[in-house]
Amino acid sequence: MFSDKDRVENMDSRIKKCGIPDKTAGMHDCRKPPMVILSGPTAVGKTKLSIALARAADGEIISADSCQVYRCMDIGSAKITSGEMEGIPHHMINILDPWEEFSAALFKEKCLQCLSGIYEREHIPIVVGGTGFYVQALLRDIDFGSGDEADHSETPASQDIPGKNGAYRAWLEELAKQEGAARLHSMLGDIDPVSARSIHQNNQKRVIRALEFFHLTGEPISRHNEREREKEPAYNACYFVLNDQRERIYEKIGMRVDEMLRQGLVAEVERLREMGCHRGMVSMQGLGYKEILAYLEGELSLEEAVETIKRDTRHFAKRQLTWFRREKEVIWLNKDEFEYDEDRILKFMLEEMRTRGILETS
RNA sequence: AGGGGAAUAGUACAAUGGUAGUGCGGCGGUCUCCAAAACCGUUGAUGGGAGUUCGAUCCUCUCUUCCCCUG
Repeated sequence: MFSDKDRVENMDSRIKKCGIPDKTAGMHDCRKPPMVILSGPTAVGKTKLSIALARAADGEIISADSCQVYRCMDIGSAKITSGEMEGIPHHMINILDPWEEFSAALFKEKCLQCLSGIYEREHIPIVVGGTGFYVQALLRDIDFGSGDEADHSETPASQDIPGKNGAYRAWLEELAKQEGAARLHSMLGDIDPVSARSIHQNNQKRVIRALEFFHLTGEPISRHNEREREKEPAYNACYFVLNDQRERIYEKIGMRVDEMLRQGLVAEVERLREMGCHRGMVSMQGLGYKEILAYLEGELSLEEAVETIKRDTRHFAKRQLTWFRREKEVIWLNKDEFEYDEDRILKFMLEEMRTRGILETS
């Protein structure tokens, strides 16, 4: 597999090109591998900008998107087409079948493999996508506490996600169903009172993960998280967040969903259903998919499904923005401040990258 | 024009002669292995005027607006 040590060694050639002394320290450390991140709420226009950026900076794109990793989910995930890629290499797109499970931990693992290749080619990795958690997992090199040294690289079944104990999880889920959320929450209180205080008892997913973590490692997840939270970014990164006025984003979401329908979202989901996809799958929890599945099963009218997609996508965009506000090192790109001029945005981004020694000053 | 009905938060609907509720939306937040997921918090209304009453969103009158029926 791929250790951190390997990655750092692969960096050497790249690092030599970073001539700028480290004045600012910490975040802009040129000894760290370079990385550009372009994120932002859904439908702001990340994809389009990313191509121009990759061109200008001689980069390769890594998609940080929890739906675009899946094959056969093109329209609903607003996946870039091969034509739109304009020859720029894209990673982390179409790497899984829809019935496979995916997670932030897996994302990070797979990204590390992509990164080594990109650095070998002396290209700049440009992480593009709206899944803030994935970006964070990569940027901070979060350890998800797999705990075991077993060689899982050969395991064919993706169910065997390291650090995830399926049987124990299932048992907890069953227990919650039988005895209620409060029961699990009080179990958590016994082993990890700190987590119990910060996780609401209704948030069963997280209560279960905290219990599972303790079960697997013998350590309270709160202590683990505290340690992880202190980590500095593992890369010399420019973390851009493209943003626009809220009403504009909402308006674009509505138009984009209508466009997806015109392009055949219903047919796409029908095809997935014929392949055996159902709502229990991680992939089918994606916006646009779960609602159209509900329509196909007669639970919603098409009109209701469409309105629900639009509404939930607006909610999603709002949550994304909440996430980015919390990330300290974000460089905001408010489109209105650039008068909606993409060239100006691009110029600004390149300048920021030079300041941090990610691009050579020219 | 005549007759009838209705006006409560952005919206849909409750309720009571004495602190006006709920869903949806809007806004804010949490997040370290399902994150396009899951969860939490918060905002905001009785159409205008007059009367009865200790007190009116509720009862009465009037104005305004909307809906239905007749012509």
